[in-house]
Amino acid sequence: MLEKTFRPQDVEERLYKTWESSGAFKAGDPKRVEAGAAPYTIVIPPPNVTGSLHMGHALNNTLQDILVRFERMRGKDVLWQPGTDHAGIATQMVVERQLAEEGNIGRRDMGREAFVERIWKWKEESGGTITTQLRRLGASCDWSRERFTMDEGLSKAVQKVFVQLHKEGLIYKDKRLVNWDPTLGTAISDLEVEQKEVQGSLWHFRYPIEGEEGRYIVVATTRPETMLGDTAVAVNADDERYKDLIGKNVVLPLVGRLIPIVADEHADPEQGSGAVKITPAHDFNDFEVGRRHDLPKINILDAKACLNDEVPEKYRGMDRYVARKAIVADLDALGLLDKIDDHTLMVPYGDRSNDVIEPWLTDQWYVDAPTLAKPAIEAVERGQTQFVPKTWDKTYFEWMRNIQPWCISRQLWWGHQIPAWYTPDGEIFVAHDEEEAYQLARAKHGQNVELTRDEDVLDTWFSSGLWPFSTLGWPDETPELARHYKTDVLVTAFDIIFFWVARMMMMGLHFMKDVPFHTVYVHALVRDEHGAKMSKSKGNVVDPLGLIDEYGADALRFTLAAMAAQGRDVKLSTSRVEGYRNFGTKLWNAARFCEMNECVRTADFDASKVEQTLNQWIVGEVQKTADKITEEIEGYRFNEAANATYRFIWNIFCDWYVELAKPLLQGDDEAAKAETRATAAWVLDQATTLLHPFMPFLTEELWQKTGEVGTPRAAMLMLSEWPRHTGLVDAKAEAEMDWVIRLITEVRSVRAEMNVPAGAKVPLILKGANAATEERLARHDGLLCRMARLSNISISAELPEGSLQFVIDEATGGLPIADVIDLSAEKERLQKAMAKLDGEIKKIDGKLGNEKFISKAPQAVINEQRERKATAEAEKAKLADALAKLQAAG
RNA sequence: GGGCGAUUAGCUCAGCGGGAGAGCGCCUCGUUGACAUCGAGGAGGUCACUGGUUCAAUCCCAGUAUCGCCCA
Repeated sequence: MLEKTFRPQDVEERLYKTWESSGAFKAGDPKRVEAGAAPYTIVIPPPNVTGSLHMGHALNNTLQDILVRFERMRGKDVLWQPGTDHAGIATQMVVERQLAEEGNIGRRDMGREAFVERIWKWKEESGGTITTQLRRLGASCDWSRERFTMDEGLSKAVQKVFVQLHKEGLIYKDKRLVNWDPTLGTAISDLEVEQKEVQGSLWHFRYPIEGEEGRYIVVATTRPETMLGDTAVAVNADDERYKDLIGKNVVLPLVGRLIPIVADEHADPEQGSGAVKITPAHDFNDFEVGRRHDLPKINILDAKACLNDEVPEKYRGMDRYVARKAIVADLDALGLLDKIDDHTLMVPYGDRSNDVIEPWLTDQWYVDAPTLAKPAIEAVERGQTQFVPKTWDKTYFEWMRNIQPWCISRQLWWGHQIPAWYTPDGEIFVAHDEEEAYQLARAKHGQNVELTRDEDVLDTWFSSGLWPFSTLGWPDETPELARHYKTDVLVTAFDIIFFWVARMMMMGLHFMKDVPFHTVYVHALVRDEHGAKMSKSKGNVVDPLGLIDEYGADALRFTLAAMAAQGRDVKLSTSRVEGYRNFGTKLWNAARFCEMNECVRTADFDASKVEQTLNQWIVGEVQKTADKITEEIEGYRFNEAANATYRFIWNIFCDWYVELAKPLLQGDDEAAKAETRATAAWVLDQATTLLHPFMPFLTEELWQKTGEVGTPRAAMLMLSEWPRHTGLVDAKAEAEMDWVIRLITEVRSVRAEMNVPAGAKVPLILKGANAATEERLARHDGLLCRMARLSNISISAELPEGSLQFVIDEATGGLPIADVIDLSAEKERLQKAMAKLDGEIKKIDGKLGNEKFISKAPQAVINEQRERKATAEAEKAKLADALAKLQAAG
């Protein structure tokens, strides 16, 4: 006997272990492959090894798991490739913090080797958090193939890619401005910089013009300290105020350097004073101005954002903000401070350190992204890779067409160390390993040369960009690579299109000569129930594990799927999760009902051969639902698929089929009873199967429990066959059951509205029923009496006085309860119903009376409107008749 | 400043050219052996606003307002 409710806590872990240990998650099952199963492949967006499961992961992986379980049940050879990335900065920060907490020596004192060893140790102990959490969600990844971006194989891939791209001139070293994080002491990518609005000041300084005593040009700046690195002042060529100054010099205050006044479009006459100071080494715009005018670039900051030896002695070693104050004060003292305005500006912050980022001039390695982007753009233009929903291709194109050289070096220790070696003279040898580097150097110089390896490591995204093929074994030509590349679909949130999708496209096309996936499904971001982005600082983070603990993984998964409408954010509310937990319970209890009524699966059951109308109807509903769910999952419309499943199980199977089956199951017709038992068991199986991708735990548990009797199960549910049917829809049965349901609903509605006591059994009399209705009535008499709480049903030419009346198709139904009837209430009810029909008739008349409608609308639409009008009028006439009788009586 | 999107029942959201939907909440009734994590019934909406296209607009187009997000 099943328990009254499904208890996720008791079964989730056990079932997951059963699945995993049975090898059901593994790709390449020999039986499937031999049977010619097509491969189906998804690579997981590798979560951060330091990460823990948040709602975004939960949504992302639920959707992947739905696809993967669905395809596996359809017989495909599924590989869901899991793993994590090494998250250079984040991981290094975690371990450094740990060292500090333990009062240990810092990484610098520890030395590189010991520190990296320490991180590996941390990874072994704590790096599995998120993969454990993914298991709790029910993710059916092939864990036997789990990969890590720092694995030996993946590292080999990284080296090969670096060396080859370098050879091809697509990786090069350059001195450019980078986003420098002074706290972390490394360059970071544009995408890791967050622009924040800050209230600051706009300082206006007077720069004296050379040779024109007492004449100044006023420049405005938000960053006074950078003035020590100024190498020009720019004005707009059209600005009348400054035209005569172009070509002259100013004497840079505090420094004394002569710097030119240049004409450049960057200077906006409307902004500030119209003249801007140019600091090419510390501002991205100024860098470009400097390039246009061939200005020197004077770097005045060190790696910690303190002033270096390029500035007057007084300021050397000062922190950037200390220097700012000092410089403003000094200029003020010299009478060169014109004014200070309040000013709102955008300031770049590092998303990891939350420190203000400095544009800083350094030597870094770059990937020639603009060149690699070209084929990646074309592939999407040609439709080799498609975005779903399509509109995201705009974002992709926008980014890819404006892509900048990608700075890939990071001044960290945790990551893939750049395979470049330097001679003492700074000559570079890029090689797969040290030995090869020495060979290259020897070959070039004819003798042994001392080499030192580049200290820096590569951006984490450099290795995750290779993920769709490095995880399959590349650069080795493995069978998995041949079979599973290109992969099928990448499932991701839009915020990662730039970070990751773009990079995989570029790398995949360059090294595999094919796109990494044919589809990119972009899902929404999960927000809190009011639509705010979840963030720790706002305190509105909903922990998916907490929800799993409380409601079970199935409920959470179903909620996420049901709310994952394309192109919308997911606003998660707990009441929704609770509702879907209840939904699971509902199916569970339907199974319990089946169990109690000995609805046992039979080996020879053939859904196309059932004879009871009720059973004919429900097997047709199964077919329609299975088709619908299949179609919706194929189209990545997870919410539609989830809702179709929900409606079938709750509103069709539980609300109606189970109820309507009761008389049969408890009746005396043994043949009908046997058929209904077998049908119910079959439908329950089908429902369980269709729900499995969404609620794997509850369904698998049910599958096991219901498998204890009847025909033995051939397989676990997760490896069972996905429903696919034809020929089960019977139009006659459909119409008949529709009528039964409507009749019951009508009676119930009238009873409730007119306060007929729920327990009272009343007779039903039908007037004007045609032969078909009489036939239906006869067939379902017991059923109707039970469901509508009727004492008996009869057919008559007239209804007794004082009947409650309603219309069902051609017939009028009457509940003769003259003794309890409230005449005025009944009149009111009938009048209300008539008024509603009147409204509808009027609306339809409006259309039908319109000549243009008749001449231009499709005939089918016109016919439909006519039919609707006729139906409404007929119903109204019957109600009018009822009302007249009532008035005559009362 | 550029781009994208949203505005539908009290709340959270589907729908998207011809009959306004769901879940939760609310009201009434109900423990009849699957289920109170339930059942039956019900109330509640000029589908943001203004124009336009169309025989027909919640749905398409333009504009307005409000609110998001991304990029500079």
